[in-house]
Amino acid sequence: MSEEPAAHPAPTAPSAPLAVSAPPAESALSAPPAEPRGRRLSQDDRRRQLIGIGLQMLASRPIHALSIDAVAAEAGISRGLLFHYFPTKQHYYAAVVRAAARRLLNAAQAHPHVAPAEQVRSIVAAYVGFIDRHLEPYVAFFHRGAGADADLQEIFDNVRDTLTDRVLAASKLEANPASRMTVRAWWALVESLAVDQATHHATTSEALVRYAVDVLADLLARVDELRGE
Amino acid sequence: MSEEPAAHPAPTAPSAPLAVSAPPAESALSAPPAEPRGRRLSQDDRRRQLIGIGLQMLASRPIHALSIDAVAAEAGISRGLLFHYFPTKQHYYAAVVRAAARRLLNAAQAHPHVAPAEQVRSIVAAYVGFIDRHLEPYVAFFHRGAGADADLQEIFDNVRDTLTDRVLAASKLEANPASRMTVRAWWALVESLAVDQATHHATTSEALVRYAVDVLADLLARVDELRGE
DNA sequence: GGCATCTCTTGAGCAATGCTCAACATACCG
DNA sequence: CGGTATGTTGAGCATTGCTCAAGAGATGCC
Repeated sequence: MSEEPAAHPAPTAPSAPLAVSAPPAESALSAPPAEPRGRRLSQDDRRRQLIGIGLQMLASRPIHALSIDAVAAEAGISRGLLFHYFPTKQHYYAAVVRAAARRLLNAAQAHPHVAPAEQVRSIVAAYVGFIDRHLEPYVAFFHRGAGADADLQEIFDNVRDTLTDRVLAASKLEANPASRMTVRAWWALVESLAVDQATHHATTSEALVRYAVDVLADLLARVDELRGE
Repeated sequence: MSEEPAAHPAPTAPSAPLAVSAPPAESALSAPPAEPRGRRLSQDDRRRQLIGIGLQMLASRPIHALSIDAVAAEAGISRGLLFHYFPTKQHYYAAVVRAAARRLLNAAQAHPHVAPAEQVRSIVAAYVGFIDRHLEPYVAFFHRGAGADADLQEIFDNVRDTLTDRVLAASKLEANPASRMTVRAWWALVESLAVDQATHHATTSEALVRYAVDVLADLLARVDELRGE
């Protein structure tokens, strides 16, 4: 959880101060700017650059279709250097997915100073909006990306758990196993709805968010039924 | 959808007629018997054998951790032969996942001659039971397995769509976009619950199934809220 | 039986690629 | 200006996905 492309591009590029050129500064799953192949970056900047390239190149293709060579070429560095920063291709991929996860979690934050119901609604709205705006990379990183090892699984679990915690906290519910299980499952439902919506636009985002929130209430109203009996 | 390990082992093995030796014949995601490295099998039998090996070896490790060499060695054949049956490692993997999907769909069938509510209940119970009995391979093939290309995506979509169709048919509902979207999302919820349950055993299967069925009713009762408005 | 043919099977070999490592170069510091 | 730290390179190794021409076992026909 220590590496991630920051909002600013590498400091060695004096002409690219804070925002990207073409698209207006949008904190997305897609990508930071391309680096003029300057050399001798600091550890942090190099990591950021490489992870940024990963976010970019892996948004549209699965990990097995991306070679270390391609990343190195895009970054203007040698293959070897990539292994200096990431001991393994899997580690590199995990770092990229971790960055994507952080962006997602960053987008779906709670507003601490509003009523509980409104907090949940805003989290869901942000989450749904994020998927709507970044469908392809979202699917690439969080569905298709599952392919690998325990590291990845841990990242996904962490995202789900964090979102679940936020909803539980926002709705002032006690966090017992049954309610956690319920909210986690509800997030799976919301995700499915959001991906469907982003794909087919069968309804409005507002209707979908309201539906999701109401459904959560239904689910929690039945939570005793789930527990033992 | 044409290749799949059948119930019977390869015919060239005269001492293994129909059921596996150690575990009683259980239609699972796990594995058919190991083949004595006889030679010269028929196309169908060889495919079945190879897919069976895949079901076995991929139940516990991701695809990138399994080499064609390992499969060939396990089957007692040369690397080259595997590419005679599957033009690509991805094709091989897709065939294995397809076999796993078929087993899952086979397990979660509707009983056509009972009341609608009971039909839905039995489908869900079978699905939940399947995950409970085969958690590791289920996760390996249907979560972790997502990693690859469009072929895989198509298989998963097909599973979801088929399950959705069955539930819609069993509950005598009209299949409009909103109801399909709802039922698909509900399946995502059920899957999450089932995986959680298989992992932590926080409640009983019966309670979980009843909960799932009741929740579906809640969801469908709200479906107008989802549509336009 | 002998020959032809079909199909399953092999194994050498190529190219791509993940990964290692010793050497190099550039920045910083005294 | 020399020394040290560290970012960087590129040759090279082993693995592995994949190709291909040739071999071997079965089957059919005379």
